[in-house]
Amino acid sequence: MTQLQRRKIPDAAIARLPIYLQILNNLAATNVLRFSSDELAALAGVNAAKVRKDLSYLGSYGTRGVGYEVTYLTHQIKRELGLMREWNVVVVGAGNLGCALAKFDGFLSRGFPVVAIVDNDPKKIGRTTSSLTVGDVSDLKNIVRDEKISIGVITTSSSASQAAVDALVEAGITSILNFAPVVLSTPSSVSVRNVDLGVELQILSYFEQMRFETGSKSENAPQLNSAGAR
Amino acid sequence: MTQLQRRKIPDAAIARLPIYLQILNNLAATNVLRFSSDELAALAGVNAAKVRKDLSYLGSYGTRGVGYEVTYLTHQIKRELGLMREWNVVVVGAGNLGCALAKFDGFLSRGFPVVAIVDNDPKKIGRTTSSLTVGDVSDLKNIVRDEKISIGVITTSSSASQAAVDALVEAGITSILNFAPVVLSTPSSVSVRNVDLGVELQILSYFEQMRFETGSKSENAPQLNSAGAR
DNA sequence: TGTTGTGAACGCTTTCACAGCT
DNA sequence: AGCTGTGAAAGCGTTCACAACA
Repeated sequence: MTQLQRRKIPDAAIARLPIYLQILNNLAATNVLRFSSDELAALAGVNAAKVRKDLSYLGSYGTRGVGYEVTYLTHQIKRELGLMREWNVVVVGAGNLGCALAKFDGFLSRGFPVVAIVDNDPKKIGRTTSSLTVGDVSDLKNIVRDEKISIGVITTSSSASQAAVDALVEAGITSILNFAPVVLSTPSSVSVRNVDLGVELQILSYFEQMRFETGSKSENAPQLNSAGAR
Repeated sequence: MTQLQRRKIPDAAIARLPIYLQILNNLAATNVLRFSSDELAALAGVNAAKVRKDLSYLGSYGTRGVGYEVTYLTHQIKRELGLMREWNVVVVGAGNLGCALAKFDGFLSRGFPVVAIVDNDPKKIGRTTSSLTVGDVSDLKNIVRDEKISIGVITTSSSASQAAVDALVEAGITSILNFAPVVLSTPSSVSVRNVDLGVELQILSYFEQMRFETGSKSENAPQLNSAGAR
């Protein structure tokens, strides 16, 4: 049985679309109307051919000899990424990181309002952190339904993270952003994205060490193409 | 002139080493002494051949017919990543995220103590947040020297981030972890790693949308191989 | 003329499959 | 017998280079 297959855009290209989008927002803010693949490439720090190929996956929205229109292309990228609507977010884990993210402007401004924060610690439940009251994780199912939440962000300790995932899955959440440094087990129907802040530093450490070993004379620092692995 | 070239490990493999390391730590905590590539592959959610190839870049540290030793391999990965020592960290930007990261256990526990936090806002300078007093960003050069800091973490607003980078570079920092959603310009001798939390959600949004469009019947969620681009 | 869109070449990464050790 | 280490093959992603077109 053939799956209704959406036009398939390569993963690597999908991962760059948000970056282009951000640059287009900046261009729009400075009243730029059009841009060429060369210009966007320079701003994004990539090759112009890559930009053209990435944008071509969206459709043929450029004009030969002229370039691309900022507003039109912004619209197309947002459509592709599913950003034509807002997605409500719940933060699980009301520690320092969780509270910081609940207030984090970068979520709301990109269309991801944090509408709830929960914890399992009775001492934290009921506290208020910037207009949100910490809820009980055992109410998650109701909260997700009532607040129409689509995405869960896990900021618990490592040891509590598996329980947090289970609660989110049980509540019907299918997209999870995980900050706990653990490989979580989930049904394959759930999308998980891990952001391990410790790992980010460890990768920097690798290059910092290389700088020591090679005598740090080199003008070009080695650079990892910003890939976390699965 | 030929550069003193270190044994080159592919970027993709480097990005996976921290994940293996974390799993090895878990194994050690449960008193496991040995493991096979199959076992590690299952825990990391990757192919066994990939595990063997990745580990082979470190040297031939396994035993045919037996497997790998947890402690020995842990040592080798740490050596390769430059984790045999601690790297002191300074956080630039004493907002919610900056303060949360300054307290964040996941940094210290992996050998990255946050030894200083600075800001440019007079209202924040002098405040204390978990044993650290917020310093003045204009003192950065002295702080970096006195505290022997190797890595800078930027948690300022987007608009202040370029100034933060400049201050770090001026202070002699060559490794930067940036949380501001901006493409920063730095000398090529500096390693920068961007973590854009908004982008992480935008990529999840893409898959959440696909689930809607395809009728969400599919048992297997699409999954991006956790690559940020750059 | 200037810039897009894209086959084709290239290079990096993953996977296969099995020889080589223990 | 079992598992590692690794050439070789396959698969992806990037870059080149140029035809197509405004």
